[in-house]
Amino acid sequence: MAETVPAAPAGSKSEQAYALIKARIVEGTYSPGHRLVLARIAGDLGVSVVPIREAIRRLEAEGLVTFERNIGATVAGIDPTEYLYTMQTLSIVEGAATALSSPLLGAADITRARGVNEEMRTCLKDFDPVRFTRLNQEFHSVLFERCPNPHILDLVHRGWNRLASLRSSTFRFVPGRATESVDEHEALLRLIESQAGADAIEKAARLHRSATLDAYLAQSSAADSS
Amino acid sequence: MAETVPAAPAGSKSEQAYALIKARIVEGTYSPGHRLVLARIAGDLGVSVVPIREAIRRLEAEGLVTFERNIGATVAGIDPTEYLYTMQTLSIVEGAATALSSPLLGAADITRARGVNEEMRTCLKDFDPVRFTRLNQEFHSVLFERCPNPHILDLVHRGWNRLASLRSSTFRFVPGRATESVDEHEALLRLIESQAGADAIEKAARLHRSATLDAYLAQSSAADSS
DNA sequence: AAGTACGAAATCGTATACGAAGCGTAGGAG
DNA sequence: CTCCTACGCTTCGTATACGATTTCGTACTT
Repeated sequence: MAETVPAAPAGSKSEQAYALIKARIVEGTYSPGHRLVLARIAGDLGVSVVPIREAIRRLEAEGLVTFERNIGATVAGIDPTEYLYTMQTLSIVEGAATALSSPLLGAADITRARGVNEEMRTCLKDFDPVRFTRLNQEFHSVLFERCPNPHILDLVHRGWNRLASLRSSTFRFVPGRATESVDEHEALLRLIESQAGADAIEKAARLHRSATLDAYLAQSSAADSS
Repeated sequence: MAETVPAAPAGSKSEQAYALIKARIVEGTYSPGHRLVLARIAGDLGVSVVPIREAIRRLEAEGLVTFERNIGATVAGIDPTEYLYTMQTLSIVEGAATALSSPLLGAADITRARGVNEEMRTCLKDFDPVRFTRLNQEFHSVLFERCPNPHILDLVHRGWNRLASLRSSTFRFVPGRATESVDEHEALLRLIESQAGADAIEKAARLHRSATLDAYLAQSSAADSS
């Protein structure tokens, strides 16, 4: 036998704690604003607070949690301003990642992306924001995941993670954007298939995301003044 | 009196440790590959290892140190591949930051940047790579520091920090690039003064950095084949 | 002479313990 | 009735202690 304990997920407890807390944030178990009490989490995991503290520090540096001295950690909420900044940043790094990734995409990748996009299209009737958002992430993942620069890829992942806590929010908030989004996806695929220049692909990918942001902002300000 | 202890630099010891280690890495006291022994640092600071561990975790998440389980932390070196990735990432985020910042730059900022650039020009004779690199950072800081998106700004800072450990290396390695660099700076300033579009400024800023990277790569491969 | 196995030293990983700082509540004074 | 103060509870911050893991040196075997 390899292990005394059947399930030893990761090496160190600090590592496990990191993975667990991050997962819970991304998946929504810990929603924004949720207070992360060290002793509580330590108890849940059956470990002491020390590894938990280290995990929290890492998450803090990644921007997933905020931490105040002598106060504690809370899941980083995303107020509208934060959302704006995060989306803008993501538009830039994801645009770059997609452009760098595009020459490395094979026919199979394009087919897969197109399949996902078709699924999104069928999803438009009896609209399910959560499912739509999941598919949306999958679609874009196919396009940028082959980016050869690991730093940029990491930044893209972090951006998506930050938005993950919002889950579905954007498309729930601006459902009208979903249709346009699907169309833009197809256009983006054609651009990549035609071996368009990196500049063109980057710009298209960036604008695609900016457009979602703009739709959100328009909706938001309309709601304000209503 | 406000404080019992005259000098209480920062709030928590973990914070102090973070600041100190980061400073030592950036300033070069801890050079790449340097092993960061927890007990040693703890002794230096007169604290226990726990706050040190937290500081290291944060630095790890920022990419300034690498950490291996049961082995320890070392200052993240930058091998040529890492350098390439970091510069490419920086070209993208700094380009974006500069473009976003440019509309907010006042005449005073432009004047200051131009002054720094002139200093760089005089620095070309009896070339001092360290000083030149410092001025180079100052020049670019003026241009991107007003970027209203704190996330992007943070990414730019992190990129510069990662490169800081190399200190001077690039321009020492490719001194010929320094002259071009100064000229491109002036061109960039004119572009900003003329209220050029964000696209043009972003592209110029990005290419400016890419060109440095390319010069490095050319030099590097030439050295290999010699 | 080279390779391997054993053991000691160094270092990391985590638990426990205790002190310090915030936060809420209850009680009294104005 | 309201505001201020004092107490106690919760939670964080750090030190210390001990077990676990790796590394390196040395001696022994082939």
